[in-house]
Amino acid sequence: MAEELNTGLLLFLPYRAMETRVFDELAAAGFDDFTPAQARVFQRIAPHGSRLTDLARQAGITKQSAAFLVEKLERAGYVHTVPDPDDGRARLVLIAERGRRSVEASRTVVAQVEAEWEAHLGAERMAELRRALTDLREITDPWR
Amino acid sequence: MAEELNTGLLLFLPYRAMETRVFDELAAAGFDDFTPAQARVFQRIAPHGSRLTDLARQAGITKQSAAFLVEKLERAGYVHTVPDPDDGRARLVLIAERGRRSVEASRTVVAQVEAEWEAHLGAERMAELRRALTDLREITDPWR
DNA sequence: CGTGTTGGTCAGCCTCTCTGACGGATCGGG
DNA sequence: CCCGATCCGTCAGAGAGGCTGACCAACACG
Repeated sequence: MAEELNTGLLLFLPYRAMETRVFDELAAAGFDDFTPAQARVFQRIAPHGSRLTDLARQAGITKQSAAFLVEKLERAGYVHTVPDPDDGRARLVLIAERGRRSVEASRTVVAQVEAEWEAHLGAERMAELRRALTDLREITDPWR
Repeated sequence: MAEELNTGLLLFLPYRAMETRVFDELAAAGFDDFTPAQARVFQRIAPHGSRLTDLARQAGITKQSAAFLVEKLERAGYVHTVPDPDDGRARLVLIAERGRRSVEASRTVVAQVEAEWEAHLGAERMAELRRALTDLREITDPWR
C-alpha cells in the first residue's frame, strides 16, 4: 500500500469526492437539472456578475464552451445575462434566484464535507491544509 | 484577495496546474497522441496490469468508457491487452514499451513541478501537505 | 447442475470541448 | 477624429468522452 502517489493524483481524489458529494446531494434537493461541467462554470460567477470571457478563462475552457454552458444554465433558471453597461461588446452573467438557492444548498453540503475532513485530520492540520493550498494558488492559479 | 474558497476548488486548482503541465511537456517530448481522459485511465494501470473494470472504477467512469479509452491507448501503442490467465472473462491491460517511456518522461515533469511547489512552501509544509492528502484518502478514496 | 454475480461488449444517445471564421464594439496612437 | 489592433461574443462543424440499457460469457456456489 504505502506507495508514493504523485501529488496531482493525491489532490484529485478528495476533489472528486467533494464534487460528487455536492452534486449528489444537490440533485437530491431538487437541483438535478445541471451537469458537473455547468457547475464548474457557475461556481466561478462573481457576486456582482462576470463576463463570459472571464468565466471561460477561469474555468479553463474556450469562450464558445462557456457560452454553451451558460446558455444551459440560463435555460434552467440558474443565471440570467444582461448587457454590460460598461462595455457594449460584453454580456454580464448574473446569478438568478434559483441559482442563489442552489448556492445556499451547496454551501451546506460543502461545510458538512469540510467538517468530516476536519474530524478526520484534526482542526489544526485541516487549517494548515487550507493554508498550504491557498499559498499554492500563487504559483498555480493564473488568474488572481 | 482573502476570500474563503471552498476546499474543493482549492484542491482543484493545483491539480489542474499539474495536469496541464505534465500534458504540455509530454506533448513537447513527442507523446502528443493521447488525451487527458486517456491519461487519467493510463495513470491507474498497476505495474503488473489491471483489469478493465478496475480501471473504470478507479477512474470513476463506466467500463464502457474505459474500454473506449483503452482501445485508443492500445492503438497508439501505450498499452496492450492480454486475456487474464486467472479469469476467462477478464482482459488485463498492460503498459507497453511506448507507455513505459511516457511514464518515465512524466515522472520527470511531476518531480519538477513538485520541486517548484516545495520551493514555494518549504520542505516541511510540502511534506505535511502530502501527509494530509494521503490521510484524506482514507475517507475520500473508495478503492483502498 | 441452476441461480446469481461479475467482466466485458454492442448500440445508441447526449454533453462537452475544440478549431476556424466572423461581425461588432472598444481602445490607442497618430 | 480616425484607423488599425484588439477584445467580446457568435455561428458552424466536428470529434471525444461519458452515460444507459441490453446482452453474452465465464465464474461461484448452493
